[in-house]
Amino acid sequence: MSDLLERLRDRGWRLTAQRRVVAEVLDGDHVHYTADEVHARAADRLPEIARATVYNTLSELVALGEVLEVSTDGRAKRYDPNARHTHQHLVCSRCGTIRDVHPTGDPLAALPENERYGFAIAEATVTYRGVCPNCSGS
Amino acid sequence: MSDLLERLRDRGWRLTAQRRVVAEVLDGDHVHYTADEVHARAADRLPEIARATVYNTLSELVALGEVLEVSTDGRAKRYDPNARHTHQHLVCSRCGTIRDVHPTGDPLAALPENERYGFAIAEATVTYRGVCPNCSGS
DNA sequence: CACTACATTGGACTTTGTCTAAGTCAAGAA
DNA sequence: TTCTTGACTTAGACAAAGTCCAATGTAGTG
Repeated sequence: MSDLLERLRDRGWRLTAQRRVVAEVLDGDHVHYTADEVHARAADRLPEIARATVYNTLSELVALGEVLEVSTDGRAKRYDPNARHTHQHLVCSRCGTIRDVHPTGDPLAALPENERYGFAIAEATVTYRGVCPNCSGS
Repeated sequence: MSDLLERLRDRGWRLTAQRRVVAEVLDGDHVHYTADEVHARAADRLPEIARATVYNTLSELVALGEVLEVSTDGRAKRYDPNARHTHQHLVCSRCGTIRDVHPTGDPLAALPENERYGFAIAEATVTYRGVCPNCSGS
């Protein structure tokens, strides 16, 4: 993802300091941050960055298909920089951490025509929930 | 679900007018209401019912396994009275309405052992997203 | 019927996110 | 290089969804 900024500029994205730090935060560790976590980390480098800017930038990255939005349960949305390969998520029901996983097969194929109720189905997401090794010990 | 109240009383659930109307709202149509929709419908029959009571009651019904909580994207959680048969959900990405669907196969089986990272996986939920016939027309 | 533990109430509060008006600035033009 | 301009950013108000709490009410037991 090191050429993310380049790809975006090629697509006419105006490059600002704020957008750069947000992209760098996502690029750094391969973790799934919430918007506020992204904001906190971006503010380490650019203290005056506004929350609204982080939200705007994240939405744009999602719209551009560079980042995925993952919402688990009622908690804050998390942002997944690994939008290149399709994958699903494994969520710890205690601590909320997320791991990317790659199940076999296509869940879309498992939904028979007579169960589609006329919807134009665009995607199927699978969420596995369980207790991670870290949390099961305690 | 007509004997829901009876089942709950047998399990030591204290039966109040508020809890009764909440249960009746869920029992009525087989729709997936948000907490506020449940509150509005409950208030038709019991005008002084508090929002907090509806939230409390819904949480208890979920904890007791009588109702499922479905959270799609950043929207309000919806409550699914059909907790008896396992099923998945089809969500309209415009209006947010939900339909129960029954895909073939077991998504848990699609996750290889080496992708489980030591988690004790308890469940797999599949969410299909698309535009419903109602929204695609306009 | 009285008692008491549990349920309900209303309103303040929190979290997550959106909106807006005014100011700022990146990038192309001259 | 400097100018121009429309897109970007900011701070703070606002909104939606949900939680918390102290005071009050009540279901069910004995």
